Order: sequence, then structure tokens, then C-alpha cells
Amino acid sequence: MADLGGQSQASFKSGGLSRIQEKNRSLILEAALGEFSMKGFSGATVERIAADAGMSKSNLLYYFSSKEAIYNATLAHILEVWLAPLKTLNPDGEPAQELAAYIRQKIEMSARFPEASRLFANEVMQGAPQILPILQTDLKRLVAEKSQVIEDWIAAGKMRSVDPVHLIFTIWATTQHYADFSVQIKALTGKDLSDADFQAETETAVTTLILNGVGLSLPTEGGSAA
Amino acid sequence: MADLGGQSQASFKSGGLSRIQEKNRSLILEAALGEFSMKGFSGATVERIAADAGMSKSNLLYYFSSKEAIYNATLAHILEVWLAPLKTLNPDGEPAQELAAYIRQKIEMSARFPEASRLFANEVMQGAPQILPILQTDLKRLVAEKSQVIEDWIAAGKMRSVDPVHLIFTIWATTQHYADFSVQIKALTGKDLSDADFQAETETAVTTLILNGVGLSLPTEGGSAA
DNA sequence: TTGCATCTTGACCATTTGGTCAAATCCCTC
DNA sequence: GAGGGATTTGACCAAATGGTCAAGATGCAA
Repeated sequence: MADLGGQSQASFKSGGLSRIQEKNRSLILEAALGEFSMKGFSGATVERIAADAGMSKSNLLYYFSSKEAIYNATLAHILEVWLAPLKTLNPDGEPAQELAAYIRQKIEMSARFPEASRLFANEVMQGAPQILPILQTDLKRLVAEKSQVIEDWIAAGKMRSVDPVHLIFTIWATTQHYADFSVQIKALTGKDLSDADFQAETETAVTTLILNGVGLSLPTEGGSAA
Repeated sequence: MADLGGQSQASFKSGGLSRIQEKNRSLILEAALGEFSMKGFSGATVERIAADAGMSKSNLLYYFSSKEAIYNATLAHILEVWLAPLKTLNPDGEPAQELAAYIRQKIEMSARFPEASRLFANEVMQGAPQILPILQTDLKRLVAEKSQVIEDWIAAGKMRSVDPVHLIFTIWATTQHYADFSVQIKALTGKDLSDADFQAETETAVTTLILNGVGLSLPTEGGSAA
């Protein structure tokens, strides 16, 4: 995968990081995710991230050479896991099952890692200054590949003819919306994805709408009868 | 509507603003929208906004008492127009027509005012520090009202049973996604909503998917035959 | 034209903030 | 337990930035 920089400052033994480095880098990345996702790149301060990570600013800068380096590391850290679900779309599976599983995974991600979603959204909205190359190469390749899968399903008469790219965008948009706009959603409904019932309800609503939208439906799970 | 502050500094005659005030305020708000939507509240600088508006920082601060005041004014300025389309959902119309018209308007907004969309998204993602009260009152009321309209359509057997709130969220999510993530969309497809063809294609794809999703379809426009 | 309010600006200030550095402390190996 | 590298920190610095202020320029009514 096209890289973002990664390893930056502190020396390390041939194999990997020392015990202390391992722990501190992890603490920093966690704190950084919280700050960057909440305040954006400019709004977050190194001092605050350091405090959240339980160390001095100087020490943080011993592990990451600059604010931008922390930001890039954070982004790289979440990017892989964030795009992972799409990779699981299986060409040999049934469209309804596969799409439903994908949507479920994406909603699960929004529920468990809303900060990651917001960080990603923030980065892209600012013009993707750090990850544009990745979008243009790795992500583009992945989307093209999975679009072909959907095209094949359509060609095989397994689902209604839709533009695969717009379908993917729609799934991204809807699922990530529940993380990125959770404050608005909470203001309007009184709940958000941190509520298990609301998550289930959202999953049903979104899945049903999109599957119906492409002319599919999920077998009712209750009965074993066809 | 719950207010955000509005009028702040410069004196004004009984009726309204002077010619010069009118012009400068407008220039400032336009410049501010550009900066805030691109860099976020913290990332934007007063100096830069002033430069974009063609005046000195001092002069800008003559019209707006603080950076936050500019931000609030910008937000207030776009909020009304941003939420307007939902208000046009007509209880007496046909669901398919009404929803399609709403989606078309939202995509049109995303195409024409992507900065407004991003500014709004930014504000909400940061926890809606300025507009939370508005979301909790005005927007909540509006959503409740239009949800009832959809409920009524469902009760009348005019469309499939879906949760109206999730339907509204889905429409917001998909349509705004094309503005907020336009950089990503351009990286993946080579186009964005600034391309008229792509806008038309998007409108068709999204409308078709959502209408089908709720068990509706639009009469084919070409022929007069049923 | 004159007088006054409006408008505009450069100089300036206090604070915040990213980043440096040398000194101190900790941890591990031999 | 001594030596040396790894880790940690406070003091410090320079740049950026939001905001103030007094003085000057401009527009307008009488």
C-alpha cells in the first residue's frame, strides 16, 4: 500500500520497538485520534494530545518528530482498518448476503470507531492533503475491483442494474453519516449508534432500503421455511 | 427561528445597513465561507479572510467583533437556505414526485453550494458547538413534521413501510456526501458535481435507488403513455 | 466648502503554539 | 553496580494569530 511515512524518530532495535516505545506510541496514537477527530488538524494541540497520553509535550515530540507526523501516523493507523470491510465483498457469494454483510460491517465500524470516521471525513473534506495519493491509487483500484464484482452480479441477472460506484458511495455515505453526524442524530432522535437498539434499528433500516433499492431482499431469518 | 447573534458591531441607521456596510459584510461572509469550509474554524485565519474579502484585518474586525462572530454569522447565513428544501415536501403531493423533487433539490444544493455543505458538516462533526440549540428545536420540529407526512403516506398505502427518520437521514447522507467528499469522488471517478453530466447521473442513481428502496418509482418521462 | 460620522489602516500587544535543547533520570546489559 | 544508551522533562524560542487603538482617509449632508 502507498505509505504515509510511518516510523519517524526514536531509534529502534533491528526487529521492532522497545516495550516502552510500543506502549507510548500506542498511547499517543489513541490520544491523537481523540483530539484530531474532535478538533481537526489545526484545532488539535500537541500539548493537549500529550496530556491525554499522560506525558509531556517534549516527550511526545521524542516519539513523533512533528504534529504532522502524529497526524499522518494516526491516519495511516486507521486507514487500513477503515477500508477493510469492502475487501470482504465476495464475488462468489449472493449479492443480497454480501451487500448486507458489507453494510452491517460498515455500521459496526461507525458504532465502534466513530472518531476514526470523523478523522477520515475531516481529512477528505479539507482536500485530503495527506491521503490523496492513496485515494488515487489503492482505493481507486479497490473500488474498481469491487465495482466489477457488482457489474458481474448485474450481468448474471442477480440484481437490478445500478451504477456500482454510486451504490458504493451510497453505502459509504449512509453508514458513515451515523458516525460523523452523531451529534445531529442524537439531537433529533435522542439516540445514536452507542445505543445497541438504535444500532440494530439503523442496520435494518439502511440494509432494507439499499437492498430494496437494488432489487434484492434478505431471506427472513426467523423461519427455516422458504 | 432560534438565533445565532446576527448584528454585532458597526452602527446602522434605523432601517438597515449603509451601502458600504452592505457590500463589505457580504464580501466578508463570502470570504469566510470559503475559508471556514476549507480549513475549519481553527484552521481559518482572520487575516486570510480579510485578504480574500479585499480589506485589512482591522477593517474586518470593524464589521464583526471577533472571529467567532464571523463564524456564527456565516453559519446563520447558510443555515436557512440549507434546510429550506425539506420544507417543500408537500403532504398533498405524490410520494414519488415529492421525494424525487426533494432529492433533486438536495443534490442541486450540493452542486451549487458545496462549501456550505462542508461548513455545516464541519460544525456538526465538531459537536455543533454553535448550532446545537437550533438542531434541538427548529430542525427537530421540522423533521418531526415531515416524518409525519411520510408516516401518513405509508398509512395511506402509498409507499412501503420505512422509518421516516432513517429515510430522511439517508437522503441527507447520500446527497451531502457528494459535496463533502467531492475530493474523494473526484479521485475515484475523475469527476464531481461541478460536471453537469455527473450531476445528472448522480441524481438518477440516487433517486432511483432511494425510490426503489421505499417501493416507489417515477413515471418514465419520455412518453405520455402510461 | 465645511464639519462630522463613517470607514480604513498600520502599529502594536498578549497569548498560543509548534518545536529545540541541554540536563536529568530511568532502564538494561555486562 | 557501573556504564551507556534510552527516556523524560522544564526552560526557552520564534512564528502565528486574535484582537486593540489611535490616527488618518473618505463619504456625505447642509
